[in-house]
Amino acid sequence: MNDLRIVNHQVTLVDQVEDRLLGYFKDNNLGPGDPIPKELELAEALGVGRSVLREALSRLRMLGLIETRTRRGMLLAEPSLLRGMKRIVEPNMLSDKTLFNILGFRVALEIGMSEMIFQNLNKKHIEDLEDIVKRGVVKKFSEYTPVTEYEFHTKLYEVTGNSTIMEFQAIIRPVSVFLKERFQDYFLPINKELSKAGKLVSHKDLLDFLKKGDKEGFRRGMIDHFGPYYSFLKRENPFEKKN
Amino acid sequence: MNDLRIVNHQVTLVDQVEDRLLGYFKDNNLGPGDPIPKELELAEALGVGRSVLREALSRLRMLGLIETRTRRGMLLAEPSLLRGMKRIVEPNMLSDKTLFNILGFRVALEIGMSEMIFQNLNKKHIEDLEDIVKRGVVKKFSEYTPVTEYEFHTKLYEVTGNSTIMEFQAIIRPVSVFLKERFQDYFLPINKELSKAGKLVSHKDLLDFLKKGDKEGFRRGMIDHFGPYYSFLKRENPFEKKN
DNA sequence: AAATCATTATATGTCCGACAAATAACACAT
DNA sequence: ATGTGTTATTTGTCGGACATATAATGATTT
Repeated sequence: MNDLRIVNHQVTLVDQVEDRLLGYFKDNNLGPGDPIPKELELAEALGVGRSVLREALSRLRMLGLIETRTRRGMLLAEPSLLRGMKRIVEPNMLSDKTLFNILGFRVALEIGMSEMIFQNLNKKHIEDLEDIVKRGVVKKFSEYTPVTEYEFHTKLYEVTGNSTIMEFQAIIRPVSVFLKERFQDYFLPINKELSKAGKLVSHKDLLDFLKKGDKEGFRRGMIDHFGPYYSFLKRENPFEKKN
Repeated sequence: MNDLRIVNHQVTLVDQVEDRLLGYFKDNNLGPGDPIPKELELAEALGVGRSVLREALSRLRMLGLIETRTRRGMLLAEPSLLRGMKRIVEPNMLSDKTLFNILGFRVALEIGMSEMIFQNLNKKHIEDLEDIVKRGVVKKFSEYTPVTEYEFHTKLYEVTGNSTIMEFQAIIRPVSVFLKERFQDYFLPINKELSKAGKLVSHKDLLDFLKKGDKEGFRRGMIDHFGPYYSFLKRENPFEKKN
């Protein structure tokens, strides 16, 4: 705890202290459950005022990395992977590019889950999905209501049994909804056309693939289901000429 | 029944202020570039001391949501989606379950990217990948060195043109490395066996699929390439009996 | 002696006032 | 009009004070 002292005053002290603390935890192999020195001692060791230290601690507390109890001191805890992200996924705050990236992220993730879905799928899941499909509300041109979309896809995520993936999708879902709404001039005609041509992959189609155990069919179905998103992203990002 | 006890009797003021600020930004449709009131005004309006307000602001500053310049006041800025996550992805800090979830997340994402990869792939990408494969260092039993693994897969991510996905993979990569190392007793024999049986999908194999434009082959190849991870995760998570 | 209750000491939560540092805005000189 | 210096304002940092909760200790009761 002696080699923590701050010298450089370029970046704000709080930023540096935050860094130092993380480094301190790492270097000392501290993990969830381990106690850390009290505020006054840390401030002293870092050579900063208590307010600066507290701002840094506050940041780490937000991420769930630190838990504090009055009089009992501070403990490290397992941080929440996505708590930071959760606060800022807000269409108003993010650039179009980021929103498109998030949409692409979601599509890739959901398609990539197929393998896991087939690995974990059981009867209960099928029943639940059947129920969702049965209750599902369809607007014109085979378009689902947001709630129906939400239920079906959330269930698919659930089948993976991966709570991190589930948490992630719950956080970024508003982005898909937002984009679909904002660019409905693009999506509606496409859906209309696909629907007329009978090429639209419905939730029921996907469920049938699952029931038959048709992995490849399911994956192709998912890709088609997301087809409008793919073409949308391609259109919005026409010149990907990095490097 | 002892750990039901409520310890944190009150949500701290800082937590509440953080929430209020986010709500304020949202309700007023504020976005990147918009100025926000100065500290003293905010503290006054919120009815809290400046230090409490500053702790909350510090959290948002960490996420990149707020930029401040002395005397010029504070501006909203586009936050970084993953900056919060970046700080806490540290194997020592995360439970095994979370680490496994992250690995599964990565595998799903990387497989799901296939479609995007084929959409964006150009000659330059192929050349780069060929170069990486050519220079690649292989240890015994066809196992790649971490650097080679890193270069190849990073390049694949790059082809997607999705900077959010790229940033994400860069952050969580240490987890794969860590798990592979920690559970080498599991992975090494499997790789050895696959290698002997000639069933191991190499980077070169994957590249060949890309060159031939064989989308399905590439996807199957990726799944096989990640086969050991799949079986590992299945073993580590044998009873997924939620709901 | 064991259990219960009251007191004390201590760590975090919050407030406040002060000053430093940076710089936008203004005033002034050429 | 341009350049220069001064002033005012805003964030960054410090330190002290008190509130609150509670672990530790000691006192009281049975």
